[in-house]
Amino acid sequence: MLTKRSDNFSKWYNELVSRAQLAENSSVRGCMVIKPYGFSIWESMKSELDKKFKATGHQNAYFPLFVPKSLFEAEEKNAEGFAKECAVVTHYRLKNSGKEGKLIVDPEAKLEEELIVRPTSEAIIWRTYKNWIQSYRDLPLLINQWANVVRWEMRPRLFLRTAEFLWQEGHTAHATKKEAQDEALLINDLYADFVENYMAIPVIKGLKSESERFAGAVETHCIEALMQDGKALQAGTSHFLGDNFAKAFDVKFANQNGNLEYVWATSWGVSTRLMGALIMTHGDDKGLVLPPNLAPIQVVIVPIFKGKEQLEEISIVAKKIKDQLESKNVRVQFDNRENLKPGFKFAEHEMKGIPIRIAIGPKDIEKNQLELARRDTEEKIFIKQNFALEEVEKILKEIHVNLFERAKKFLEENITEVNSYEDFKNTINQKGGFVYAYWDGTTETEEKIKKETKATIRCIPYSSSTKGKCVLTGKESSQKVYFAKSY
RNA sequence: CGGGGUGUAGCGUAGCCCGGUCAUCGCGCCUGCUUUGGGAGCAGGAGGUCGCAGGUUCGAAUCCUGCCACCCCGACCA
Repeated sequence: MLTKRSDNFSKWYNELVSRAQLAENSSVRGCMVIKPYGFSIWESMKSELDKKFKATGHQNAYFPLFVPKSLFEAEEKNAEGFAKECAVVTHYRLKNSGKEGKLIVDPEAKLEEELIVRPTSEAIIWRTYKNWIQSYRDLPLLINQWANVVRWEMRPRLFLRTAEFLWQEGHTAHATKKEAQDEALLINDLYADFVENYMAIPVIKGLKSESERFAGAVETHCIEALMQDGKALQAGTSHFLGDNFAKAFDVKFANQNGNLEYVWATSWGVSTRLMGALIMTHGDDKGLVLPPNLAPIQVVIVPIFKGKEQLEEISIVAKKIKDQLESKNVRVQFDNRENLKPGFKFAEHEMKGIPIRIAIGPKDIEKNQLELARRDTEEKIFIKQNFALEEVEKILKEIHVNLFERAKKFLEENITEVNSYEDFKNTINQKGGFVYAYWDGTTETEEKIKKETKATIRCIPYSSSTKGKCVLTGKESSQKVYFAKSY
């Protein structure tokens, strides 16, 4: 049993990650090992996202891990934003130190130019696009890559912030500003759709404030989710980069009139951080809770038996049900491990978040029934074996809806509208969650609020047309925005 | 980089103040038998340079010095 509420949330989180066999800290500073089960969940997310990217005309490609420093610094704001967290390759060889097989960096092998291990790939990609783009016929260029990146974070946290992480990054080039802006918006909507309908995590969509914006971007769209401890988590971002990178890397195209123009750019990404969102949104004291769409295993069948003969008898029924479910693309595992008691298996599958468990024992064989337990509500029902497929399909759908609605209710209950700074501070400190308040639009105000409350502007919603007074300064404001403490 | 803390078996730990059958216990692992409708029981077994390097001492997990690593709180973090 984990203890989410009474104990502290981060302890619960770490323990869940470890006990559900998702990942562990590695011996390499700030890095983690993603274990097979955790990785299978990530692969499930990947494949769904990949489908969506391809359905919207994007293609996958791969670019180098190393970015020469001169390229990296070409777009100044971007370089500045990442400068403090870069791993840098300075040498290309080791040599024997003369002491008992110890190696040292060979000072003779110093690189002429240092290589930055990519914290993001804009630079290397735009250097490449310079060669790929000549004519309007080459546009739009819609590329995505699945890769690892390295950001030398001070304090790592499993899935949420690790020195190395896995992600996808899209980088597109367009002939017009409007088209690029539409792309950034399209992708943000795609992310929201994925996170809500595949992961059952409700999000708030909108724009980042200037200070929270991606380094080098003109506009940053984002989706923000709310975790069960009341902190916000940035689940995905999509940037309109204007012509900043085109200018920095001199990427021009000939338009239909033969005139040269700079291209317009976007970039966007989601990472293994989504695993953290998944855990902290749906998890409970028994472990992970997986939304059915995403679950690598949707149904696990546990036989309850004494001796080989009984197991064999039950196996026949179990396999029949398994085949039946699999013929309708339900992902099923038959857990026929011997020497493990059913209770142990139940607990293990609950820890791993498998949506539906079917138990079949001798009594069920007699009555032609089975026991079906759902992970989200912990309800157990007995049904006739004939109805297994029908029930499973129905309940899988119900679980998704239930998880989403439950999380959405939590999100809504934890959005607090405030009109005074007193209420603002009290809400942030005591209740947590999002605080929805007027903001005068200045970075100074944002800074001051951050300093005093640790809350930042997570998101400026698209539709905030009403007028009011800034919660801090009292100045006229036409922007009502979401503040929260965040991961 | 500041402030605090911790390093003992795969994991979690006792012992340290007060040096001497102290290397403890739990989980896990291996073997065997019995178990199997909510995390099994019994019996036996394997596994440790007590973070590293010095020093004090007849004797160091324990005291001293230096180093290293990790954790927490800050700072940092699209």
